[in-house]
Amino acid sequence: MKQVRVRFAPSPTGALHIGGVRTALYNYLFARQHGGTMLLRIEDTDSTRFVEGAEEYITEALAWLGIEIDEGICMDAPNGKGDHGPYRQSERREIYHQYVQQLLDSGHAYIAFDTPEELEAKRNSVANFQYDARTRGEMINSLTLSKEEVEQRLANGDKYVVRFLVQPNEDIHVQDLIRGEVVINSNIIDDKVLYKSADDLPTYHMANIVDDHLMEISHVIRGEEWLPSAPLHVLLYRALGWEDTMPQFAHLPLLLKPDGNGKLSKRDGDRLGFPVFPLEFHNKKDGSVSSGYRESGYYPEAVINFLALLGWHATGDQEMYTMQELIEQFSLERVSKSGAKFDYEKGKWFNHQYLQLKSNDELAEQFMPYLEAKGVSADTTVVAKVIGLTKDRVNFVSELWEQVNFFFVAPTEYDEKSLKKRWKEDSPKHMTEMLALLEAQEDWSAEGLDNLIMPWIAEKEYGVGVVMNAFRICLVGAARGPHIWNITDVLGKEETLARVRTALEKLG
RNA sequence: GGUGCUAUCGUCUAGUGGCCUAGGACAACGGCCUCUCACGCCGUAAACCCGGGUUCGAUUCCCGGUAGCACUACCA
Repeated sequence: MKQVRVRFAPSPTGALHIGGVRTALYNYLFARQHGGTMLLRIEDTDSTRFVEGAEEYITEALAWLGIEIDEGICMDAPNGKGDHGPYRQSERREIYHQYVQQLLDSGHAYIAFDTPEELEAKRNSVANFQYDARTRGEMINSLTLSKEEVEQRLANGDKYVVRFLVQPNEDIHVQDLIRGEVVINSNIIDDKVLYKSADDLPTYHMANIVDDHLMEISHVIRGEEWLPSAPLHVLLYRALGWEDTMPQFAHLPLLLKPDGNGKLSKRDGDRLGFPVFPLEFHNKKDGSVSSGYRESGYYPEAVINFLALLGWHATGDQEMYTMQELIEQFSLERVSKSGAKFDYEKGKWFNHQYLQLKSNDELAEQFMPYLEAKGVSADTTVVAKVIGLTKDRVNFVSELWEQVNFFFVAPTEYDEKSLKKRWKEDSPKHMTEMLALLEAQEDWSAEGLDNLIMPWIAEKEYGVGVVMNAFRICLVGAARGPHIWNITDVLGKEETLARVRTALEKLG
């Protein structure tokens, strides 16, 4: 196999969709596994859809996820690195001119003057209209016009496009690494626009083929939505005389909506309440704000793990994969052929798993801003301690506050349900007695308290559950939380006693 | 409409003709643990789209149907 060079080639038209992230990931895994090169090219041939900041967003998102770019546009080289540049298609005009001219000269392409309006009218009047071998003779182009007329229009500065001349009734074979051989008859392919004079830019198909060739791409790994145009691309490689070095294709299955059918879209995320983008994005063009995985509290390794398994799976039952393991085990042969519904719940589970792997100190550091936002100032060692007691019950750092708040703020009200179930008629009496016991207690360790309280409960035959749950309500405000002696430990004697007194006052 | 791709539990998937009484994970449900809520552990329910072939034997191979999806722009 020749030197592996793959590319991720997004358009800067907005935030990078999570499906695009997975495409980038699979490209990256494939490149790394084969000791190849991962390249990032910006496909900005549609000037009308350009969105400011989108390109920076893409490079930042990939960097956050740990998808490293070896060549082309990336965070540490915003204008591209490598010797196959420029890596932004809008900066490659001269290059495309040359190849468009080559196709014109060799008769593989022709000039067409039909305006968008005329074409629109044609489509409306003729059912299933397609610009191809059957219809191009009726259109306004260099095939139907005299040479002088074409020259004249060009000289006038008439807007035109260059169209690819597709030969009719030919079976085109495409070898796909995931799907095998796909055969399509050229009759269903229209004479695609390769270049538009209006903005002096090629269309996707032309730019894509020229760039992949010039950048010596060995494998084109992209979404399934490109499968129908793969035969056209084969034809283009052939027309350009590059068929012998044509890259191999692999068309990835699509990411589908969690419910219902169809491609996963930004709207689904808004509707179902989960991010569809890696990072939060503020679209300057339409003013919209899209939520991101990073801002939602996801760890990049969780997103990577989750995404990797959406469309690919190794032989065994392994669920947790580091990037390194993915690189070692990934293979295009094991990519699914069918689309994968996006299961957000599983994404949360992955984050839970990765959160458990973090040290308490690291989590404490991440949690400090949330504490500050609540107006709580606390020692990080204490924060780390309470996180150690509670982290197994959260999926995100942001959910920690709900679990640890009572460690820092005394309850001001008591949970209705907990009271009904756990605050008994005798509870005030129990708590009053217990308060006296605790006031006299010197040894505040978990063991010391346990040795004090348990025998007392046993002697009085109050019942461990009855007493301890009432005690818990005093300290926490509800029937939840870690082991009670862990709570008294963090609270300390004074605070514990104060909370019992307050509860006695309020609950009688 | 046309063309193509696809089809295993609700979801992600394992399975490449007999190891399948179809395995794992998420979600759901139940139990255990326990001073509570969680975690964890154990367990339950849950699938081979349909119809033909090929074969001694099909989830697995072939054909047809059906369904879903994608594409069908001077967008990518």
